[in-house]
Amino acid sequence: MYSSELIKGTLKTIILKLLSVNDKLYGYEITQMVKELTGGKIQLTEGALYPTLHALEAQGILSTEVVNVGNRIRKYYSITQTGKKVANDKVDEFSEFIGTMMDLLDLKPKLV
Amino acid sequence: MYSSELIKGTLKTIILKLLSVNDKLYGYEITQMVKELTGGKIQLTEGALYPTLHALEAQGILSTEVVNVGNRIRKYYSITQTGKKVANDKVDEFSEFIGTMMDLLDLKPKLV
DNA sequence: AAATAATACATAGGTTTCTTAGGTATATAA
DNA sequence: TTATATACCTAAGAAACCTATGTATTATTT
Repeated sequence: MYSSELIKGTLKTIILKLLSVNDKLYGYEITQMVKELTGGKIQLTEGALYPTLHALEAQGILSTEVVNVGNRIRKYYSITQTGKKVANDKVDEFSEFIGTMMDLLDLKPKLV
Repeated sequence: MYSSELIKGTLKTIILKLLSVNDKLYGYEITQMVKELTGGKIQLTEGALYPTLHALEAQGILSTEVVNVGNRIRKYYSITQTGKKVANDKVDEFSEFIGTMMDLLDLKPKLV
């Protein structure tokens, strides 16, 4: 787990990226996906996630669809056309930011 | 300029790294150095910098030396022995974090 | 000479973003 | 039947930062 300090400011970018490559996802699913994809190194808290999802929906970046699964509801989020641009911009900006920070901190690119 | 959202959480890391490779720096000098090294893409605000420097000093991570330059004071910060460990840890953590985020966002390492 | 910009420090108040903690409810495993 | 997992949500507070402001000296421009 990374110190929460670092993760700050990346939540929206993560959500938007995941919804760019997945047709639709519901909140809980996003937390599990991030946990799995990062080997537990990033764990989103629901207290941060849900308000952010609501805000993104209010901004027209995400749209929702409520589905009944048995007796339980599940709220699927999808990215809108507007949202796709925002997602690309966010990811691009973060990518550039990483480059700048690597220069500044004198970090070498990790060879895969 | 990057959105301030992104820069959040990296301020301490930047300060500590710069003071790891420079014997001593004063606050204003740090802002100028970061501005220059990043081509203006990262600009530290004084309202964020000074309180952070004070906090790092209070934690024994930095030590200070006040110098008179003409009629003006200049407060030099140096990294302590303890601080060097903290600096390494911070940079290492950030480096790992970058790796995780690049995987998650499906970013390719930039070829230099 | 006067006005502006740059240097150099600092803090107070507000905003954003996240954490902690709690709440509701169903389904499954021990 | 008790705990864990699934699945949603919010309120209160903390943390980190920005904006604005203040003080003061030095350099540059007009």
